[in-house]
Amino acid sequence: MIYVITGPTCTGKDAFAIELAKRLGGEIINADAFHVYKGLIIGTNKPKEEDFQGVKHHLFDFIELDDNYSIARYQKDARLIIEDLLDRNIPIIMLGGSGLYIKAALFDYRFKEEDKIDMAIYDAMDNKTLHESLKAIDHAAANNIHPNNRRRVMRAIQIFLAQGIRKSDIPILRNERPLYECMFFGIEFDRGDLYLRIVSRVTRMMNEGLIREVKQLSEKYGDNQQAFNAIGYKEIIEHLQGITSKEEALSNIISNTRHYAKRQITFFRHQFDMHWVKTVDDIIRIAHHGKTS
RNA sequence: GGCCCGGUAGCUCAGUUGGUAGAGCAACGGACUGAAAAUCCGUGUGUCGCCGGUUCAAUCCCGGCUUGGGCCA
Repeated sequence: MIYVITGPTCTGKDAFAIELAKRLGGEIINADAFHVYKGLIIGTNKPKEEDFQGVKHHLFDFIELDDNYSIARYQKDARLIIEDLLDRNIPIIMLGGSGLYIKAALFDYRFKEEDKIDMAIYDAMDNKTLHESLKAIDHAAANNIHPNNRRRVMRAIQIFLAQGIRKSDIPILRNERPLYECMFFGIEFDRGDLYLRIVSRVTRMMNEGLIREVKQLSEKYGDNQQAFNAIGYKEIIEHLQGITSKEEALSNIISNTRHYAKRQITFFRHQFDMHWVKTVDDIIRIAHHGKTS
């Protein structure tokens, strides 16, 4: 059985997952796209080893900061661990707010090996021309992707060039059940309360030395790492480059976190059969009920 | 006490030479298959401060009141 502990940022998922793991004798698989990276600590609110209380964490703090992790790699890594833990009958707690990572690991998402290709000519195109180019090779995909969504348009073209298939031909299995037996839990919060928690968390991060952490990392790795897409890092880098003041950086982090939480809520609402709970007892009760009914 | 400027969306403000109004931010809703803490899309009825007057018609013009700011006493 896989217990997925997810939901928006700043709701206290980590502590819930550790308590649940202890009570079930389970192990945790990280499903947070930025907790995989080494070195991102304060800004990602990464739980500390001493808080684990002996609970084993997988896929956590193991990728070099200048490496580029992806959902395809995560799927592969996560499934290996899932299979192993299932074989050994160990309850699995999948913990994290990265909805697409969870989706890719637990559902029938398909990724093929692909070659690196040079997208330079497409990079140079404006949004409209780029979208026209996609339309020429994959009409259906173009219809589904808004021309302004440059990243997705580009990716659809890349799929065609690197895999020789159209993006729209990849089987998308909607409303399909997960590949494993699993249940999805999130911690229930009033949205206003959540927004207040975000303000105090970000303020705390600043007091704990977020600027110092980002400064050290950017000096060591440069400013252009994929890992620095994380909220809390990109805004501080802007500040260190002199683009924004410290106060602006702080308020940018707060509003970006808020927007992110909102997007997560939308994603979970539609993608997973969520159970919103207030305590770990709720999880155990619901899971038990689900098994016996 | 006198003079001047303001009161329009949750916030900051546009605007209507009189025909009941719109930007940014915020908020809310949504999409999501190799960067996902990413990327993108959609949604604006608000006593236009209050009360009167003029007018076919007032958020706009006129008078009074109220309220905030500034200047002068």
